[in-house]
Amino acid sequence: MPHRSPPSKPGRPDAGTAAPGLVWTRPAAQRRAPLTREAIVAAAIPLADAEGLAAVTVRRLAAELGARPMSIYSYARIESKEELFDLMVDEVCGEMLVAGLPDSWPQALRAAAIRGRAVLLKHPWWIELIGRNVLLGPNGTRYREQKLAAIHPLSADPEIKQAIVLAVETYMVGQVTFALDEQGSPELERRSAAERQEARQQYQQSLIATGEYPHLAGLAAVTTSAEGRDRLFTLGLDWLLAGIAASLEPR
Amino acid sequence: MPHRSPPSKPGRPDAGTAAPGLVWTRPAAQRRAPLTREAIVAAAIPLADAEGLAAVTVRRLAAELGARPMSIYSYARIESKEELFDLMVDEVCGEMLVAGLPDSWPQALRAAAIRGRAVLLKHPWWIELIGRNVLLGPNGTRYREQKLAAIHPLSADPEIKQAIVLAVETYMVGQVTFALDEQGSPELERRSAAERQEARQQYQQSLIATGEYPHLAGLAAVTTSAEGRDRLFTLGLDWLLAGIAASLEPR
DNA sequence: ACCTGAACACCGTTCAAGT
DNA sequence: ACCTGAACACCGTTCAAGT
Repeated sequence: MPHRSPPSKPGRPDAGTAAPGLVWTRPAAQRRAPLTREAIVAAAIPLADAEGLAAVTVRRLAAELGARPMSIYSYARIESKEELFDLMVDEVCGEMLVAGLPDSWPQALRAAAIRGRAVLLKHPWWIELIGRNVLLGPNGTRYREQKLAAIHPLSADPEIKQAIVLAVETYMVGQVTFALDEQGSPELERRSAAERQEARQQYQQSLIATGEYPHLAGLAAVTTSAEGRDRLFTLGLDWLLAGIAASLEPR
Repeated sequence: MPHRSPPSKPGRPDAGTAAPGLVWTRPAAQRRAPLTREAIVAAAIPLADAEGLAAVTVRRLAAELGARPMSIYSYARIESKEELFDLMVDEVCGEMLVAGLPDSWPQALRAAAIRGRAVLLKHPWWIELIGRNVLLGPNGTRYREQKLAAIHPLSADPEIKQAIVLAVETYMVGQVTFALDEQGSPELERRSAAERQEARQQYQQSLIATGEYPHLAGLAAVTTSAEGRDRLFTLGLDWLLAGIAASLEPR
């Protein structure tokens, strides 16, 4: 009877890594960090940054942390994956906070918006999630509080103040939404980002060629470089801030 | 030997509906509409409206249309589900088009933004998708063209014109993003929308109670009724438009 | 050639069994 | 009580087989 190896049961492969060499050369299965909510969120964010939100899988995350899938739920104290997303969103909100805002309120709002945009461009999935039903966490609340503090000196109705903060936030988020849409996400499509960009460009040209979009045709020359997009962003932001300031001036 | 019914093979149940009564009472399995791309998109949109994007499943859609899953791919001529989403997004862009825009360019941009917002509030999933890498389709392009046409009389650099249209679009999309976030999506969570709203309210109160958010505390009284949100939207929109107009005026 | 059933390689989450 | 392996009920999509 030939020697047959027994059916290889998985048997705690610890993140699935095969163990080469002698036992002595291998350190005991020691988790790099104790599995905490912070560690889980901290692992999920770069994963989403690099491979898109779809890559953030309970199973994948567990493997990355040398744990079993269901441990994610236990240790992060989440009831569903959506709650993990809530945590990730708030973590990025924390990154958006600015240390020393200028005293001038328009300058302060401007700085906050520019900072927020820079952070969100690094975490494209944030925009995707904010479209869902994300609960406003402590950092998100802090971010809003910070802007309210900046316009506190203004003498205006609470409703007006709320409108000001909302308008600036809203403009920033909208700009990032469109910017990401143009730049494309790193979702590792079947087509690469470059190919997709190329296909899009070509399709736009074909639409313009129909003659149905005469005004768009005149714009086709306008570049959409990174600097160009930065400029478009601040142009609109300054219009908005100027409009706010003008409405507050006594006539 | 007892009479045993043969193992019930599925056998083309046509959308899975059991067939009651005699054959004569049942019309022959006649598809309500021939399976076309339009029919598929037209079925997907109300499904997403009512039950959220997650409910739009190839299998579910097929069942709804009395077809088999893979037929969706064949008949809609899509290579992936993401392409179906692209089609849905563009369909809604078509809904956003306004028939007769006012001659005054600020009025025209205002009307387009208000219309766009109203449409998007009815299709909450649009915001979720636009955060992804959606290709700009014919209707989306038409929507942009329409606004470019509205500001055509202005004498300004092409870049400025692009910035104007982008700023208004951006503001509108950002506002809808936040509005939906507050109103909550119909995703049929484990908690109902009302419960979620309640929990959120309570959590906000607890944050304010810490005393860490003094400026937010002053705002807590501001209602977030539908009319209130409409007002906040137009307030900011008019600031933006005023800022644009002011920057174009010769000094 | 076009269409499609069954199969594949995944998901998030439940739940009963472990400690 | 807390943790987790196996199982469940799904996914989107591949692919070979049908017509």
